[in-house]
Amino acid sequence: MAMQDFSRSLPIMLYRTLDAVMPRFRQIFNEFGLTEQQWRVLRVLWEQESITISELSDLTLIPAPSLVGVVDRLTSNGLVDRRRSTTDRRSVFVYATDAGQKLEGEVRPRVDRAYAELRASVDQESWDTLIAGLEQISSIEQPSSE
Amino acid sequence: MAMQDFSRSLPIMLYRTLDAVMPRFRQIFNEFGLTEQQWRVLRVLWEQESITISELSDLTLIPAPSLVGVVDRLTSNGLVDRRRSTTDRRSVFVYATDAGQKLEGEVRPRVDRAYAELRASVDQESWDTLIAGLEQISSIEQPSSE
DNA sequence: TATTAATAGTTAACATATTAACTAAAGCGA
DNA sequence: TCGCTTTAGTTAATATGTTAACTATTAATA
Repeated sequence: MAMQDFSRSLPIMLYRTLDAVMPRFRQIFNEFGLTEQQWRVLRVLWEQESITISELSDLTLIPAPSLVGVVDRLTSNGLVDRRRSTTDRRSVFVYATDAGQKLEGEVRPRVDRAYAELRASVDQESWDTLIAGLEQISSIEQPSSE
Repeated sequence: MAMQDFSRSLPIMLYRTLDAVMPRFRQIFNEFGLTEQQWRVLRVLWEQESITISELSDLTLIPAPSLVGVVDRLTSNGLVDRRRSTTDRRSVFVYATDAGQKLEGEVRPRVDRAYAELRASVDQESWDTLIAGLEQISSIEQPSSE
C-alpha cells in the first residue's frame, strides 16, 4: 500500500527538513530586520541589476501575489524600488537602492557562514546526492490539471 | 565561497521540490473542501483515536498557534472535535467525528493513488536515497539559540 | 484596424506561518 | 501551603501562501 508511514512521506520529510534548516537563517535575517522572503528578493537583486516582478517571482519561488506585499515592504524600508518598463508598460522592474546594496556586505557574510556550517555538518557526498535527488524530483513535469 | 548558486541552495531546492510535488495533492484536497493542513490533521487522527494538541502539532508539523485555527475550522465543518483532558486539565484532546472518520474512505484512495504515481515517476533507488538524505539532514540538532 | 486573446501586475478573501505574550493548570521546593 | 517555575493551549500582530478575479497593456487575427 502507498504512503504507509505518513511521517516518512516525501512532503512531510521536506517540511521537516525545512523546519530543521531554516531557523538558523531566519534568526540572522531577523537581526537585520528582514524576513526570509525579503532576504530572497534581495539575494536575487544583488546579482541582477534590475529584474521584472515575474522573473523575480520565478527566481525567489515567491508567488506573485505574495511578492507584491514583500516588495511593498522592502520599498517602504528603503531597500528596493520599482520602475515601470518603458518598452512594455505592463512590466515593472525592481532594483535595490543604495541602502539595499549596502546591506549585502553586512548580511551575506553571516548567512554564508551559517550555510557553510550547515553544509559541513554533512559529508560532501551525502549532500551532493541529496541535492541531485531534489533536482530530479523538482524537474518532474506537473500532471496536467484537466 | 559558500552558496555560490542561490538557485541550487538547499532551502531553495527544498521549496522548489515542494512546489513541484504539492499541487497535485492540493487539487485533490480542494475537491473535498479540505486544505493541506486540514488533511494532515485528519491523516493523523485516522490513525490515532485521540491525541493532544501538542502531539498533533509535532506529528503534522503545524505550529501550535496555526493548529488552533485549523482545528477550529475542522470543528466548524463537523469533521473533528475537542475534549479537555480530565487528568490534566491543561491538555486538550482532538478526535475525528463520525463524518471525519467517514471521509477517510473517500479521500485517501485518491491521495494514495496520486502518491503512488509520484513515487513511480522516480526509480526506487533514487527515491530511497532522497528520503534517507532528508532524514539525515532533518535530524541535525538545532544550533543552540544563545 | 477593430476584436479578441494573452500577459504583467495587482487586489481581494481566506488560511496559515512566525514570534511574542498571555491564561490556566500542574509541578516543585522552601 | 505559599511562591516560583514550567507546561498546554490560546490570543494577538504582522507577514506570507493560495486561489480567483480584475485592470492595463500588448499581441494576434480576422
